[in-house]
Amino acid sequence: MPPPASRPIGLTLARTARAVSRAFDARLAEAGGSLPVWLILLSLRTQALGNQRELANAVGIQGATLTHHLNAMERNGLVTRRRDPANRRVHLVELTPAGKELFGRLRETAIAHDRRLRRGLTSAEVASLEQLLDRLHVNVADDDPAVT
Amino acid sequence: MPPPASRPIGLTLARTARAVSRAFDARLAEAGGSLPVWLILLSLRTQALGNQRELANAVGIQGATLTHHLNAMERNGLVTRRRDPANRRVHLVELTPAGKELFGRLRETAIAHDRRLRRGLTSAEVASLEQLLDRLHVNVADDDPAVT
DNA sequence: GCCTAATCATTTGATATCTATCGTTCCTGA
DNA sequence: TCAGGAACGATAGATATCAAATGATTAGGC
Repeated sequence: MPPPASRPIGLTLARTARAVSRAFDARLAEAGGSLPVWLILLSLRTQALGNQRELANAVGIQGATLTHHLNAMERNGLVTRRRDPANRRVHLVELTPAGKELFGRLRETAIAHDRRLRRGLTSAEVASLEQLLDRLHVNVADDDPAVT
Repeated sequence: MPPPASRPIGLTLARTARAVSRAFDARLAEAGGSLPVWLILLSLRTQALGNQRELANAVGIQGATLTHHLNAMERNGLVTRRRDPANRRVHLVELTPAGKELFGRLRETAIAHDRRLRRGLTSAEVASLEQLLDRLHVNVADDDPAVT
C-alpha cells in the first residue's frame, strides 16, 4: 500500500484555505477591520448570544482569545461590556454606533469577497463543494480513531 | 442584491480546514512531531532545495518563520545547518539520522491521516474537490481586484 | 579594482491563538 | 445557612506566524 501518489487532499485544503483567508483579511484591513473582528461583529449582529462563551463558540475561537479581541474592540469604541444585573458572572456585550457602522462597511467587503470567490462556479458546484467539505469535516470529527 | 442567503463558502472552507489541520496536528504530536516540522522534513526528504528561501516556499511559510522552526529542529538534533562553501550566504540544511527516523514515523501518521480523510469518498469525488479548491484559489490569487 | 545592487538568512516587534489557571459569582444539598 | 462545586470571564505563559529592519556576502557596472 504505497502512499497516495497525488498530493494529499489535506495539503490542498490547508493551502487554499490560507490563501482565501489571507485575501479576505487583506480586504477587511482596507475597510478598517480584520477577520476575527468581522466574525465577532457578525455574530453580535445576527444572533442572540447569552454570554461570551456562546459568542466564542459562534465565532469558532476559545474564550480566552475572544477576551483579547473584545478588549481591543472595547478600547476602539466598537463594543461595550457590562455586567448582567441578573447574573453578575455574565458580561453583556453590545455594539456601539461605531460598531454598527463598521459592521455595515465590513459587510459590503464580505459580500464582495463571497461573490469573488464564487466567480465562475455554478451554484450546483458550490453546493457540491460545501457537501464535500462537510464530509471531510465529519471524517476527522469522528470520535472513532481506530479506523485506519 | 441581498447577501448570500446560505453560509458563505469561505467560512465553511476556513472551518473545515481548521478542523482537519487540528486533527492532523494532534496525530503528529502523538508521534512526536508537528505540522510544520512534518512539512519541513517532507520537503527536505523529497526535494532538492538550494537554500532556505526555497524551502520556506515549498513548505508555504515565510523565511522568518522557517528560521524559528529550523532553530528548534537543530536544537533537537533533527537537522544540521552549515554554510555553503561556494556561496557563504547560503545555509545548507541537512537531515540527521534522527531527522530521518522521525520522518519515517511521521510519514506513517500522514498516510493514515490521508486515508482517514478520504474515507467514504470516491477518487472521482476527491478529484472534483481538488479541482473546486483550485478554482477558489485562482479566484483570490487573481491580480485583478476590480471584478466585483 | 572599487562602489553599489541584489541576495540570503536572521533578528525584532507585533498579532492571533491555544491551554492552564485564577478570581468572582451563583447554586445546590445537607 | 453555608460549604462545595459549577459557571463565567480574565490572566499568564507558550507557540506560530508575519512584516520590516539588519547584517553578511556576493555580483555587476564603470
